[in-house]
Amino acid sequence: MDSAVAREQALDAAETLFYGRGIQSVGMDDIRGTSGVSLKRLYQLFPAKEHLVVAYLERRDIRWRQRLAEYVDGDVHADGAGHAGGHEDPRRRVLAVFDWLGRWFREPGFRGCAWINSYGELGATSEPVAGQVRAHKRAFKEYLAGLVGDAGLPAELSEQLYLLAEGAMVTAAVEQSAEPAARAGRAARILVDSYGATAGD
Amino acid sequence: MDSAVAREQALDAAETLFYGRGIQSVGMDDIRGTSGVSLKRLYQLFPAKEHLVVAYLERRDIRWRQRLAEYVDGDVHADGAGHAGGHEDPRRRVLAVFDWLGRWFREPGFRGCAWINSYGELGATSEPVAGQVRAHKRAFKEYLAGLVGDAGLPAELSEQLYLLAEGAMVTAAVEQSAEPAARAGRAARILVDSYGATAGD
DNA sequence: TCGGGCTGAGAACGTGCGTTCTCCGCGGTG
DNA sequence: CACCGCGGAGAACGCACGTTCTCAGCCCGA
Repeated sequence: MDSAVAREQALDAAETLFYGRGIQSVGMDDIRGTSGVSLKRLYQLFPAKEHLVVAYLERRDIRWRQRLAEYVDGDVHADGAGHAGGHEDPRRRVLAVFDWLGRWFREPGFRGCAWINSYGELGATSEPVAGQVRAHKRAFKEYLAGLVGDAGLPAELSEQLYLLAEGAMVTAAVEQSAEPAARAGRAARILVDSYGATAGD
Repeated sequence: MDSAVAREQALDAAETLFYGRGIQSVGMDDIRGTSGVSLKRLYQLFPAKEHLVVAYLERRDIRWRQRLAEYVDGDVHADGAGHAGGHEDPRRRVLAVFDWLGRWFREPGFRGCAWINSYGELGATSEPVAGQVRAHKRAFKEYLAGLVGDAGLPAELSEQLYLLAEGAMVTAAVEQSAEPAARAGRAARILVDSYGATAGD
């Protein structure tokens, strides 16, 4: 009954390989080799490669948003001076998103946003994958909107910050640099201050 | 001696098909069918599919930047009230980039940024393609930097506007909407005004 | 101990596709 | 008119890969 275990192992392999090399260049046999899960079992768990791709994106979405939220909530900290309670100032919480992007970009093996990459690769040919990408982006955007709303700032700002974040992800991938996160953060601060001056909380 | 013609026809087909359906899902035979150029000739002109992909990105890069520059220079106008001379105020020229993005997003068949899509698809497996993407993005960024510099505004602003533009492209693709261009333009205006107030020309 | 169903290993199958080869007609030179 | 080389059409080749099948081993109940 370790089919739950096999599933996780398959998804671990899928995540490593799909994210690292792209989806189309990874064969089901590679998944089997990396995961140790036999082809037969793989096809029991995921009736087609596309299902595995969708499941990979789904699981990554949950974890990605969780890690972001944990950082914003201040549960995780390692930036020099440790401050105890985490981010409580609602505007600081908004800007913390960009700090977290910088951490993400610096992780070894960072190769851009898995959803943007998948969309470029399969958005035109696989509706389920395109749907998964849209769902993830919508969720991220709504999370941002929540943070911005909590700070008493308008929805328009949250949309603009979203664009900055997306631009930073793409650029960090193409330039293979974490710098775009900091630049986006500085731009975000200007926008927040600008909106905050007219409609502060 | 119409091998120049054959080359253009091949590139026309490549652009239509690669951009519309993604690169990997288009076969050389599709290129042949659409272009009317025989396989033999195709392989004379482009010794491998990868060469065709690179040539497609190269030609599109030139045209894309040309169309952008033409719009910014004010040679092309159709937005309600026609004004004669084009964009001469250097700050207006900067913001015109975002107007142009909106026009681009609204073109029939728009499917996002060809380079970002290609990067997601082949960035991990094809160094020539990845290089082409980096070259295009660098050129766009430098163009923006020129506009910003001409307006007497700092380089940091240009980097931030670049991130907004990239975010708008990705988001317009995923959401299949032209709205991100306008949003990015409004954010850009705030940033320009912000930098312009402290270091205006 | 016997038998049946599940599992893993891996062969096999079918297809798609990048690339090359074959064949045939045609246009220009002695 | 004979010859030669080039171009087009498309068959052929080789390989990769998604998916399925075969077969042998093993765990379980009677």
